[in-house]
Amino acid sequence: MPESIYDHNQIELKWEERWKNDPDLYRANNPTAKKYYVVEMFPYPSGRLHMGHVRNYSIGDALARYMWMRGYNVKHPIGWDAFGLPAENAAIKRNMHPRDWTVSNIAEMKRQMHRMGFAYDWNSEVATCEPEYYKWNQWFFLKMYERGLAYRKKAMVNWCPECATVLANEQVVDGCCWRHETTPVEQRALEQWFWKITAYADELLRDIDDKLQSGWPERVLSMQRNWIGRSEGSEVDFKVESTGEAIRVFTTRVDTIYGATCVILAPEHPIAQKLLDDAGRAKAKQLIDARKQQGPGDLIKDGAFTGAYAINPYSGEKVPIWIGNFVLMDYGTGAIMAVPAHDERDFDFATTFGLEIRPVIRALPYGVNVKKEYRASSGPDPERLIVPTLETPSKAAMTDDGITEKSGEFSGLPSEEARRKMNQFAEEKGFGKAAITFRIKDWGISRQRYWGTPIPMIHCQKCGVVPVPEKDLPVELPYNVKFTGKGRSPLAEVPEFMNVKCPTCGADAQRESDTMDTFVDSSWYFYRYCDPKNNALPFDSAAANQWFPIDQYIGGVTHAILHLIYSRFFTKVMRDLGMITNAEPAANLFTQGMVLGSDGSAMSKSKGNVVDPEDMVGKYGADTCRLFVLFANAPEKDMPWIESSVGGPRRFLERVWRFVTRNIDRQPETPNPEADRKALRKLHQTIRKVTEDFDNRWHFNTSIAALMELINELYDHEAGLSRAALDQILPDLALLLAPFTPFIAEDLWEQLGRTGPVFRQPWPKWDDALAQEDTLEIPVQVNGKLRTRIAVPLGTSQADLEKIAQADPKVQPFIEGKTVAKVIVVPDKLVNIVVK
RNA sequence: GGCGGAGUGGCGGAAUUGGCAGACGCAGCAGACUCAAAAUCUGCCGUACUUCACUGUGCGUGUGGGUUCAAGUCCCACCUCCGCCACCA
Repeated sequence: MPESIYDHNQIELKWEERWKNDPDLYRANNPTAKKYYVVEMFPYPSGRLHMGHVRNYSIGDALARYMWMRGYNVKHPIGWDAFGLPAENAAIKRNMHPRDWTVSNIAEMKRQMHRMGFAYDWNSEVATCEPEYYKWNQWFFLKMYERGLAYRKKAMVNWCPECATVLANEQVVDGCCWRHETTPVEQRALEQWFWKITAYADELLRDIDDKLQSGWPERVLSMQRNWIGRSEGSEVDFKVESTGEAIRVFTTRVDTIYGATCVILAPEHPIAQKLLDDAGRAKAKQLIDARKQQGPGDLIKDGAFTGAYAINPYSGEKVPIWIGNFVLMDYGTGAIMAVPAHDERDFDFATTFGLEIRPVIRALPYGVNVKKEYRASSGPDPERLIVPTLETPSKAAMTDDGITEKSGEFSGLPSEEARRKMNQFAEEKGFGKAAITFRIKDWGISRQRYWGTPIPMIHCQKCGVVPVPEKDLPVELPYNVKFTGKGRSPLAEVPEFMNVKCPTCGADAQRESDTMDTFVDSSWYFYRYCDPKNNALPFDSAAANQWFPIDQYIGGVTHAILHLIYSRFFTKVMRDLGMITNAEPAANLFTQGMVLGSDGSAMSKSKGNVVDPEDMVGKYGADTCRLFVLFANAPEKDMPWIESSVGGPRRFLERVWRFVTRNIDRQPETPNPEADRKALRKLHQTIRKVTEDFDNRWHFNTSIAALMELINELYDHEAGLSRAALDQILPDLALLLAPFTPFIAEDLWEQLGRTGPVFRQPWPKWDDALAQEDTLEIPVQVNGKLRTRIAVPLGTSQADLEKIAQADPKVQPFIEGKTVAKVIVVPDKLVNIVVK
């Protein structure tokens, strides 16, 4: 009888067809043991799955299926964030309306998700481009506006001359447009809407350490800390000598203020503009323009003396006021004090312009019994040892903390203590205080594009900016829009949309023509999953509180400082609106690694190194494809794409298929208890291994390796297996494969005469007694070097192990004529004989 | 420059709590089957030396030190790569 062939196409298409007709297949229904899994899904701009998506979803899918089998009620929904600039650009390119393009895009994505056998709850599906969804973006906008968290101001925005359009900050890569990598982005001033994420900066930072620490990867937390960029320091007023006007500077090193030899203002600084003469203002303009063109990396220090002086409030000393191109107007106060002896940048500036370099901090040598951060050097290397000194630095600034000197009444203090005392002093005298500065800026959400949520605001000649009344939501996007791709908001060209009556006075007025950043949509989509059809509210609070926070969020690290900060911000706003009780969206975050192309960089269309999952599925099958992306390495690591390795997982599935199908009805002629015992032992060891991997660390590559070992062992003992053993092994094999390869697992399950979706079956249990090896190979070392292995029964006593090991003929030559000083015995693990 | 992560065979990687380094797979080599090939099955597969003996010894997890009976794993210093931030005061 010929062996049955593993024909993936036949199997997978059969099950795809059956699953497609069951919208409730993956619906959660047990309200007690619940888990909420969300796999981040951003399918634009290509409208097709790529290998990154496949890997991402294979991970989430394996976890959800395992949790189902463990009896949990898993909510595992899906959303479509097909909005935004990429959708609009793709649609323009295809000469389609974005909305039509997106509808076909989503349909295609769904088809591919089905084809890959991914499980999700269709009943919770959300598409952010639908008015039913984006209505609530507008609702949130109004709530933000009411609470003073939304405001409008003129600001500099990024402009790509090639695209002729505005770009979001996140779409600027190394100063260039993300779509035109050699075209530098220009700055233009435009009226923009902002959301006040800075109001939550402190809490966003605090909760990183409080609430997220254990459940989020350190990599992401560190990026968010960087991004928020909290700086503790001081604000100090230097008064302009001639006018008495205060120049407020921000510094983290107020302990060095007696070494300040000038004050430097950003060229844009209003006080600088007042102090400068015409020539000086021209110079300032030149500095500003030069900075716009040059990348910040290669900026050469430049500046000019204003001709005015300011008074150091601590020392009473008179110092010159300069402008400098390296001082930024939009960080801190736009003004600094320069301490060339103790700051690299100030040192450069001072050497360029011949300013005084005056040391006021004595460095501490390594080895002094002070906190590490006070030391001048952290290593024992004598070359690097900095001798305590107050010499004027000639090559570089001494930027470490130390002991203050020549600092009036604050001399002789460790830097930290000096900062504390000096802050206190400034506050008492009223010329300064301790201050905290954040790097994070308010979130500019205006986009001059068509394909986004219209901002629900109306501009009235008489009343100014007026919000659209809540009852008039949603403000829908008009359909009859002409696309020029020229960067003016297309909405502004549609009179039916733009012309409206003022809700306050009834006069003719104009709608806001900007739309919202699409990161608004993705900031809260996972809340809508709980209640996707709600017409009265974004979602029902009770439903959200039942599921939130998300037990497990799975996504790429690329969104660490964008989506993952925005959604944390949104969660806090919603909590303050009384909509939810959780302060953080997700208790646990898992960031899967990227799939890397042959050149080692991330797979992307522009690099031409993409692999189409459709091709892979056609050639090897969806199961093989999924197994391959999970088997390559641990899922949090980047996966190098080496297609020649696909054969391994494919061969493995063929071996599984052959083993199960040819043993379904086989009546063994020569059953052998020894074969049964060995096979069952391996089975139970494998169940244990796979279960522990799922429970503890999600290293699916080692789980799959264990399954491969199992099938290898089963082949070795196949002839001797009894019917009873086979009846235990075959179904368990199907169950163990179910999280990774749902099609083949489901089909084998059916062939074994069982019914019901395989992922609804209980996960197999292992028996420690059956998994236990009866003899152990214990390594014997002499002085830590492996000399032999001895076979002993499990649980052999320490004394016996010691005796057997020393008597071993392979060990003898190494201990002969020497004194055995000590014998280390780790029962059931190892023996180490120490000789002299 | 600051912060975070990583460095193990020809390749992807394993070693979960300090306890046999290289599981599992790819590629490669040899053999069986075959007219032949594919597929399948079996064996070998870090490195140097050694042996008639599939025997044995040494070396080996980026580098240099250290702790320990024992280190890929812990400590100190350094090198390299990746990511994020960056004239952020």
